[in-house]
Amino acid sequence: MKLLDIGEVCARANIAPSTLRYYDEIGLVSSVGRHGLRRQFSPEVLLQLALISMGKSAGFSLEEISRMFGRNGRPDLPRLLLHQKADALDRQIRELTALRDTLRHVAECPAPSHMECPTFRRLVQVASRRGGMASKRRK
Amino acid sequence: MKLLDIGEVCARANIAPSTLRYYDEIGLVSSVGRHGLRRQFSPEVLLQLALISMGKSAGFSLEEISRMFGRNGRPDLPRLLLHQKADALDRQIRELTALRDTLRHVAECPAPSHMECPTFRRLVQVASRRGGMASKRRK
DNA sequence: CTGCGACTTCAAGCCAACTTGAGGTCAAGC
DNA sequence: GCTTGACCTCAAGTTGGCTTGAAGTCGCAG
Repeated sequence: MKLLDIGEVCARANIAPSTLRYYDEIGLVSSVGRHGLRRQFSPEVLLQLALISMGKSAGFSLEEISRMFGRNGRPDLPRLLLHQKADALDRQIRELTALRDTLRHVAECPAPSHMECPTFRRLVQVASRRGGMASKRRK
Repeated sequence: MKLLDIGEVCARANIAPSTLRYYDEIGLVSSVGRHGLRRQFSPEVLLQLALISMGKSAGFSLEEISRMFGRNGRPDLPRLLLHQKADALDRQIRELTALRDTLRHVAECPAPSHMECPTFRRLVQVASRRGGMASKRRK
C-alpha cells in the first residue's frame, strides 16, 4: 500500500498542514513514517479525517473524537456511552431541524418583528422543548 | 409586561449570569433597564436565548447568530443568505445523521478494527461524499 | 438602620484548536 | 553540485467565548 505525504493528505482532505501536524502531535492521527523529514501517512488517514470532520461539525471536541474512534479506529468507549452519544446526536439533529425551519420561516415571514409572529414563536418553543435545552457546552 | 431580573433569566435559561452579561455587553441581547444596578430583561429574552442556544449547537458563532436574528428579532441578513444558512443546516443534518449511524454501528460491530469493516467504511464514505467535506470552519 | 446576598464593573485569566514566524533540513530537478 | 520549495521544529501568538477575582453598590428583610 502506497503512502501519502503530508501535502497530499492536506490537499485531499482540504486541511492545512499545520492542522495535520497538530493532530499528529496530539495523537489524533498518526503518521506511519518519514520521507526525509516529511511525514508519511497511510491512505487510512483520509477516512479518519472525514470522521474527524464530521465529529467536529457535531460539536465534539478532538478529545471526544479520539475516544470515539481511537487512533486506530478502535473506540475505547463502552457501547453504552457510544449509544448515548448517538442519542445526543439524535437530539441535536432534531434541534437543527427546528432551527432550519425557523430560518426558512424568518426568510419568508413578512411580520415586522419575528418576536411578534406566532409561527415564529411556536417554532422556537417547539424547538427548545424537545431535548430540553441541550446543554452540550458545559465542562 | 413584567420584567425579569438577571438572576431569574439565568435560572430559567440555565446559563450563568456572567454569560448573560457578556451577551449584553456584545449586544447579542439587551436589557431593558435596571433595578438599582441589576439588569432587567423583558421575557422576550428567553425566546432569544433559546434561539441562541440552538444556533450555538449548530456551530454558528455569536456573530452569525446576532446577524441572523438581530437583537430585536429582526434579521439583517438578506433572504438569500438565510436560505443558504438553512441549506447548510440541511447538509449538516445529513452529516450528523451519518455520524449517528456510524456511531451506532461502531457500538455494535464486532470487527477488531473498524477501519477493516466494510460497513463502517461505506458509512463514512457516504457521509463525506454528501455535502463534500462541509468546510464550516474556515474563516 | 444594619446586614446580607445578589448583583455591579473592570481587568485579567483560561481553554481549545489552531496559526504564525524564525530558522533549519532535505530530495529532486536542472 | 546547487537551487528550490515543500517540508521540519519549537515557541509564541491568536480567536472566541466565556469565567474569575477584587472591590464596590444596592434594596430589602429583620
